[in-house]
Amino acid sequence: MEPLPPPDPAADETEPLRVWFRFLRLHRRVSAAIAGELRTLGLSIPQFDALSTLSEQEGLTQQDLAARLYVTKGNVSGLVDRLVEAGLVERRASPADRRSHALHLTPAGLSLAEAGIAVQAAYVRRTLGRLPERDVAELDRVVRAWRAAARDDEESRCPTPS
Amino acid sequence: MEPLPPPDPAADETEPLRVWFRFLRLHRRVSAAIAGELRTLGLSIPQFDALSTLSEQEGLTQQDLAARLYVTKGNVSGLVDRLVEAGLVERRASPADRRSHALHLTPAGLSLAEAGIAVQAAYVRRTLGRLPERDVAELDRVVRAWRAAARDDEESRCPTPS
DNA sequence: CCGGGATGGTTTCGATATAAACTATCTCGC
DNA sequence: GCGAGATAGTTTATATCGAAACCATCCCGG
Repeated sequence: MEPLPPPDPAADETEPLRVWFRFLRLHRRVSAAIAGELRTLGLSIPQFDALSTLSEQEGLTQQDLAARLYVTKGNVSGLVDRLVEAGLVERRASPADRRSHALHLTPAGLSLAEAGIAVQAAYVRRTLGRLPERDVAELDRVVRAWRAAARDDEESRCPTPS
Repeated sequence: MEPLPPPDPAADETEPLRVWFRFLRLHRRVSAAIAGELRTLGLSIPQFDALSTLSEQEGLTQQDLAARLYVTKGNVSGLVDRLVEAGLVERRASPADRRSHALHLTPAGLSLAEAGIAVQAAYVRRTLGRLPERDVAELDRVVRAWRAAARDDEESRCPTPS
């Protein structure tokens, strides 16, 4: 049907857009695998992310948590509701500011967080960790470089040069 | 509380789990940037993914589309409803099987798909494409290797050797 | 002190997602 | 043919997400 300008037999397999597609598929695969393991603990990915963040730093406000999870405060509101309902998290009154809640893990929440961190780390170690150490370092290096390029792009678009 | 065997001052910055966290943050950043550009076209990421998939291969059934988007058929049901509502997609009766629908883009759907593909490709080219070609090739290589390791891991767990 | 703006949370609406139950249709073996 | 099981879509319930409107409280300048 289409002219298909150049026959382009093997195409440029490392054309950036194709690399992005592979990156996306890998993300889906790894996320799905980790989600499957967390599900055996009765946790979803967002719930685990919240617990794991709180296990590193307790007493966060919901805004703090929203910032660390890269989601809106409205979303955190419901997420925390369900974690409180499940007996994994407590909302404590904040002495300094009556508007905010200090979030704390219950003992059950802490042990679930630790179990989740362990299965996540185990999965990454037995897949990514199987590769030569040099490859892991290369991945890390290029991911950082891409991130820097993405940040530059954002800055060159929003006029926040101060 | 914990013994913390080695003091581990600077830690191993390329420890696989940390690399996975950076990978995740990069994914969020790039996805958010592309989502922002697609939003100016009035498209969400899932809607764009559906249009772009149909632009490569029209006449797919909803199951086909669900498989390509890595989502459930129940999800595609509502997604297609909204795209039909917006006049971007048509459900045509399938002659061979009265249960299934053949999905086709309308002219408006095709031109939106092409516009979306263009903004996505442009973003990737001006971020990832800024890096040395060798880095892009390295990223591609390691992503493929990780994917292969993830697949091996899945197979070593579900008994589908046959 | 007091009033206006900023900030922390909640709620609502709509989109996206899974799982599971359900309907309609197809297919295959007998 | 006919019935059992598979398959295509829909629907429902629940969780997750952003955006926006909203309330309570805080903070700061005058």
